[in-house]
Amino acid sequence: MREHDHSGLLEHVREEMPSDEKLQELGDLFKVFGDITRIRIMYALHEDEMCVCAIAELLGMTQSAISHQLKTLKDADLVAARREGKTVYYSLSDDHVRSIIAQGYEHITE
Amino acid sequence: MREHDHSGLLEHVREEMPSDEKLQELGDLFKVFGDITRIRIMYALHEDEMCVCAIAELLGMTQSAISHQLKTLKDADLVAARREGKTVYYSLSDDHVRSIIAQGYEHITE
DNA sequence: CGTTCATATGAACGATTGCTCATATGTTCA
DNA sequence: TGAACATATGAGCAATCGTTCATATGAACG
Repeated sequence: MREHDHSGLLEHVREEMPSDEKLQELGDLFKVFGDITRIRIMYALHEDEMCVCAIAELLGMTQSAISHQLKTLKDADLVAARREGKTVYYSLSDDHVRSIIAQGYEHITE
Repeated sequence: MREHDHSGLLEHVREEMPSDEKLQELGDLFKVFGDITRIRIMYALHEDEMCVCAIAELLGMTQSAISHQLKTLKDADLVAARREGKTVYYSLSDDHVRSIIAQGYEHITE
């Protein structure tokens, strides 16, 4: 399968393309959104902060599973943690989370 | 680890939460964005349609690899295909793609 | 201190993912 | 029809992912 010619187009597109590093970061970010448990957690935190065991109870899942996922979300700067005694409260870290989910929701409900 | 009480909060959050089906769809959608090759393809199609072999050449990847990923993108309604003779041209199917990527990009470059 | 509650984390295991390779389908043209 | 080109697709395999289980850390309180 020898390719036909598109030399002109390619050079132009190449200029518009962000760096590999940025693209990788972008992919890694969306990967975090690509799991139903993490989506559920983000929806749970949509209105207010919550502690780990409340989220676990809400979703009917293990504390451990939730904690692992919260770590993933935190590493991606999607949630922030605040400690109060024994309890750790998590909240959405900024409005990008809400925007991204909202855009996705629009797409699937069109 | 017996949990402490949060009966009030949980009921409220449960009402705001979309159905499992919607959440799964949402997760599946973002999963598609969660791969650098597919991100690259969407960026390539950002301005104009392209045929499969042009994308393959642009990204320095196999025609087969690109074709598989285009199928994934098409199944998620993120790209549309148009045939012209032997060639198949792909393009972004709507502006949600651009919006979602733009929001993600904002998040990582804050 | 030691106990209890809340959370975090490492190892392990099944499930999913993205690529490659081989091959099939579809289109044009001689 | 048959050859050449463009694309699609199925099987297989290494790598990654999400959970579980066991255990560790950390804070409050007697």
